[in-house]
Amino acid sequence: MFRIGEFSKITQVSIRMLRYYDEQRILIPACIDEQNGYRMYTAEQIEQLNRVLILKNLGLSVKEIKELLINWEPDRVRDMLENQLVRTQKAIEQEQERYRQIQGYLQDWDKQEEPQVQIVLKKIPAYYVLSLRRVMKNYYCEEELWKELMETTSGLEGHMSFSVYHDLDYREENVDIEACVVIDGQWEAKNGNVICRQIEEVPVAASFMIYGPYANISPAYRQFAYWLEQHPEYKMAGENRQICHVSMCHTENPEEYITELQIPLESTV
Amino acid sequence: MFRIGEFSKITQVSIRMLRYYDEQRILIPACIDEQNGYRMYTAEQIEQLNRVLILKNLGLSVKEIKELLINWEPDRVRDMLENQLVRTQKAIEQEQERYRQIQGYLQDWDKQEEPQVQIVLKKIPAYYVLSLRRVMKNYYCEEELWKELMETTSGLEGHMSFSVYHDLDYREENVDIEACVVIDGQWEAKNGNVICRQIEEVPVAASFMIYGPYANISPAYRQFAYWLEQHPEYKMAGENRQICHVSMCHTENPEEYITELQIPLESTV
DNA sequence: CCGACCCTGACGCTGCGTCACGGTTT
DNA sequence: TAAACCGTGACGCAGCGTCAGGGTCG
Repeated sequence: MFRIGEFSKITQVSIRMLRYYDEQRILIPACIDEQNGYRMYTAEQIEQLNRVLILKNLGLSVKEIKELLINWEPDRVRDMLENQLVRTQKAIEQEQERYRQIQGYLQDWDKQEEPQVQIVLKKIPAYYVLSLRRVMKNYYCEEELWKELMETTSGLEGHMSFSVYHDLDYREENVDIEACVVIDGQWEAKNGNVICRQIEEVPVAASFMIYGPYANISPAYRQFAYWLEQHPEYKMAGENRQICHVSMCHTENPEEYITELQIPLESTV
Repeated sequence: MFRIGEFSKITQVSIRMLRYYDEQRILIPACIDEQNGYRMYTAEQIEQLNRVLILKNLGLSVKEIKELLINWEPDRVRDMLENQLVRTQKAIEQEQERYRQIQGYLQDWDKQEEPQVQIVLKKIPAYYVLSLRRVMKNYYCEEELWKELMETTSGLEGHMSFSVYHDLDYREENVDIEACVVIDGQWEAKNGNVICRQIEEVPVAASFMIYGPYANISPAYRQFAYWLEQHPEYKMAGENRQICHVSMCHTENPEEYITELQIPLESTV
């Protein structure tokens, strides 16, 4: 029988950890001295502790280790390890992704002082929307679409709304636009043309803000094209969205407009 | 000027985060309404926030981001990013390492119920030691070495001690043994044969415990050989150590001995 | 007067390191 | 009696999510 200090020295595990493992019930001392409350450990517990340390090294959380130890069935351990294998794989991919991004920024840094359009990669969640989709003659007709949609969605003025551009190639006319207003859950369609649907999540999208009148959108797009060229690890994938955070509904002055573009991306590696 | 809720919606950053970034002084509202204490943000602050989010995505901590933002010099940002590149690379390697280990355990799991010798990979820190090294006729002579060392190291009985086996190949006789007692810092050598030296750190070592008499060491070594075969991602590298946690100094009964073997490893990948 | 905002303050999460305070053993 | 153990309890860490309690705005 060892007191906690000796056991700590033998196993190279700190006293604090041993106490913590006791508290979490994943390594309970063989007995506790009733006189003074000292924790007493036996040599066999080294094996138990080793199990804990091995699982910990493999990246399992204390909670998971505990669940495995409560009843130690090889099948459950197998499942957990296989699960952990998948998680580790994902972690590796994420770190590699990050590595490429840092490289990208370092390259940019060499060429220009600072990226002029600040592009942020983000994940866009799935939304339920009320939407109206139609092929319009040109981008300036988008307003008509919105007016029509508004007739059905009155009462939703505060909700986020955005446009989706369904053409995968660029075109000046006959553009396929969908005007969307975000709602909380599934609704019944309220009108023959306005439908309710779920818009799927986008795992990675490039997002950037455009300040001022809509005429600023084109130059910003060209900046984005430049960015994309510098980042060959990505390509465009899916339908772009445009969110008018501040638009004619909010202000009279186009210089105050704030428009966000979201461009779904996909990794090329 | 936006109130925090609007700003949050535009930027897709939670109100809690905005308040946290204010608290941490990495994104301070443009002004604060003196009447009601409301945080007010301007559109230009979106760019500032984007900088923060980009750096955050690259894995920098809030503290690091703060330091960069305090005075924004391209050179310092470059340095930080390069540093981050290295850290990310290390993280990738660690995760890959873990991936291989999990794979290894899963393979073992298929073949045998549970590894019989529980091997833990650990890092061994550098130590200062008083040591006595000599080529001895065989392993049974090790005791003489220890007795001789003890003459010089009286007063250090509680300190950790271990043996280092300097032969890189296995041999039955003329073995090169070093007996070491750990001390706190550099000392003067106290005797012609006993020296004080620093024993270098071992980044990765396989460690396992042997319970009972020293005769159990050989079978345990064979178990280790089996483990090594199952884990071709490692090979032995360096001098093995043996720590007698419980030995003849502590007990009369060899069945109670606890001996630890530490075998430095090196990755083959 | 209500609901939707805003504020500050505080706990929760993980896995321990690191005191502080007090009892025990040698 | 001092040093070296042991015990419990609590704060700190990062980066927020998530209340609670109370003031404000429209």
